[in-house]
Amino acid sequence: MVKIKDIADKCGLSIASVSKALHGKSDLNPKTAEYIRNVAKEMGYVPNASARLLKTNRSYNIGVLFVDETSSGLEHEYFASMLNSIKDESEKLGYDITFISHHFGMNQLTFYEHAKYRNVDGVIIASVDFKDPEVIKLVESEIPTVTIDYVFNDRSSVISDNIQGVRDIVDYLVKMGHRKIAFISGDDTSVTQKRITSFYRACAEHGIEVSDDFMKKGRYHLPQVSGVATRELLSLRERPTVIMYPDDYSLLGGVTEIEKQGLKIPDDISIVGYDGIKLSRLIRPVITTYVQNSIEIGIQATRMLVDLIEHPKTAIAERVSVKGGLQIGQTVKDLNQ
Amino acid sequence: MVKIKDIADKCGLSIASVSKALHGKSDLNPKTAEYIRNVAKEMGYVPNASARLLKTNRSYNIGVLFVDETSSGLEHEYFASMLNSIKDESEKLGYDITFISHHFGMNQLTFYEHAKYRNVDGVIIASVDFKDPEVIKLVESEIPTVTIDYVFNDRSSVISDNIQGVRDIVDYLVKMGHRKIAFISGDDTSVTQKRITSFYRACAEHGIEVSDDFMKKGRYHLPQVSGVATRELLSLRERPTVIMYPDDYSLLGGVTEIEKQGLKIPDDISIVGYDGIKLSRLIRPVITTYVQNSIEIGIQATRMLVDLIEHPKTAIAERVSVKGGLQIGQTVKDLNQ
DNA sequence: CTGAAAGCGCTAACAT
DNA sequence: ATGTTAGCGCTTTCAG
Repeated sequence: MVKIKDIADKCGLSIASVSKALHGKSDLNPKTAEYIRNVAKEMGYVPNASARLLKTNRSYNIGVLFVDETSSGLEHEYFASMLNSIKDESEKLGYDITFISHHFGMNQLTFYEHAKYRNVDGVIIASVDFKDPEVIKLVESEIPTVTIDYVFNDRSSVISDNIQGVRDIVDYLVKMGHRKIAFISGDDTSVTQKRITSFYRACAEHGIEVSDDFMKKGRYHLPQVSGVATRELLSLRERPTVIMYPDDYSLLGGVTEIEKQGLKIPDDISIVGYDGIKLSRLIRPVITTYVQNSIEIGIQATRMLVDLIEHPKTAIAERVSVKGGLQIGQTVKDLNQ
Repeated sequence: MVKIKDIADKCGLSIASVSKALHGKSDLNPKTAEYIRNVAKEMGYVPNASARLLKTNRSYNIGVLFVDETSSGLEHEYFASMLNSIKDESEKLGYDITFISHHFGMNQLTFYEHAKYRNVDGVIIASVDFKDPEVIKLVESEIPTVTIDYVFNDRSSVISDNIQGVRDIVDYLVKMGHRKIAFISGDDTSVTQKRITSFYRACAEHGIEVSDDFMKKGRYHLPQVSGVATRELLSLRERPTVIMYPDDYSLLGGVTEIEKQGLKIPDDISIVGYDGIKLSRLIRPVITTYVQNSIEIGIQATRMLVDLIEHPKTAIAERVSVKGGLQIGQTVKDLNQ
């Protein structure tokens, strides 16, 4: 492994000069600097991030907290795509990413400890139980953080606009003549609460009163659970004309159940998803759903974090809301006709 | 940040003793050691991976090379799931993972340079262009590597058994009475070549001679491309009775085309996928496909790499082949009836 | 059983 | 314009 000393020896200069040349410092003869840089390149010099970190306290490493609760973490397209964009944007900005976990190597570290252990410059927190004391400790620590889809006081966050998303869906459904709208919610998180609240509010604005029978507790990404909820909804004396699902994936469980009962989508019952996964456009019928802009969310979160890291003085806690868009597919019947 | 020195001061001992206690070295009074460890815990001590690395040359960090060629890297379930298992297994073994990339921060590093920069102990290489000189340089370097789905001479590798996979599919199709089998291949990689070879061989064994018209070049994960190939196949004077697709996802492009032509699956035409993504089981009809064991592949690769890292003397280049299994869905018609 | 000291590769303040 | 030097936090050899 070639190090600064090697270059210095070869050039007959001091390591200080080499370091300066490598960083383009101005107090060095441009010719010398140029020369040094050439030699360095020739020798295949690569700086040692860890050694530098020790001096500068900057790792150029971003921690990503991404807990795989339902063991579907990365298989949930919303998160996979978000992670991908976090990774891409980080790389562009000169950072690598490290997954923060409980790291079983050393006798179990907390998230905060793991972050310290790896000296990450900051952490992006997504898809975790935000009530977890460990998460709270991390957020309240000196380490800069940006949370996704959850807001901590005085901390930066990026949230997908669930309020607007649900409202857009309801508005669309009403426009299509639906007033008996059933809502299957996901796991009890703040995102879910926002969606539920937005649902009630949007319905109220349209003068629709929501029957409790139409509100079902479901789970994200679990088709079976949506299937059960669907069965219950279909067995009501007064059926809904449309069912809103927690996400596109779990919606498929509903589809299975609906078809099992010999019903046709959307003729007998309309359905709506959430997320806008790629597959929602590939399968037939194309799913009517709200497309979350997961890529933009990842980019925003990364930029905000890097800003926080690189300008600790001037950067302030920001809250960004990222809008998505309604995808009109073929799963909602127009009742006006 | 509490460091060893702080603990030493508090205990009135030397940093050497503290270090020893923390590592459970035997040449220290057990009581003293115990005491030190308690103080360390109390003070919330977390070791500094970078400082340690500088001394030991071990980062407990595994590089993952995962190039997002089709920009679908993580959205390709086969890879997402594999990455997930690499991550999980690494954590269990006490390693973190770092994505190896061109790291735009410093004036563009090569993969090898990035690996050195981050001092990774080893690299798992998956989903890249294995002909890329940069990849070859990395593989031929002193850094331990394990490749997935590609074999380098004298290097460890884990491969999904594509030979067997295709053979199993063909055997099944023949059993179902099919002899006019069309094959849409994926991007030109060694995996694809294996599958094609296996396809020809399996057909030959069943006395089927494959018409060139039935062999189409397609792309992985691009439904549109499969759609086009499907159209061509359907327009043949002598149509195949079944079409094999590069993967489950791209198969959906075929489905779209087939339905557009007013044909029914599997009554008018049978189809088979590859991968066995979760969705293949959720949509109707359930896709007949070969389920790759991506989780096992990730686990094996990680274990092999760690073995290589921790036992450089005794570990030897190994080649592991991971079997999958046929998923019999509802997309292949039984022609025997 | 415990401690002193060297040094991993690098940066940066401070000479010269 | 260039060089000296003191650590960053840690491990580890060698003394005591």
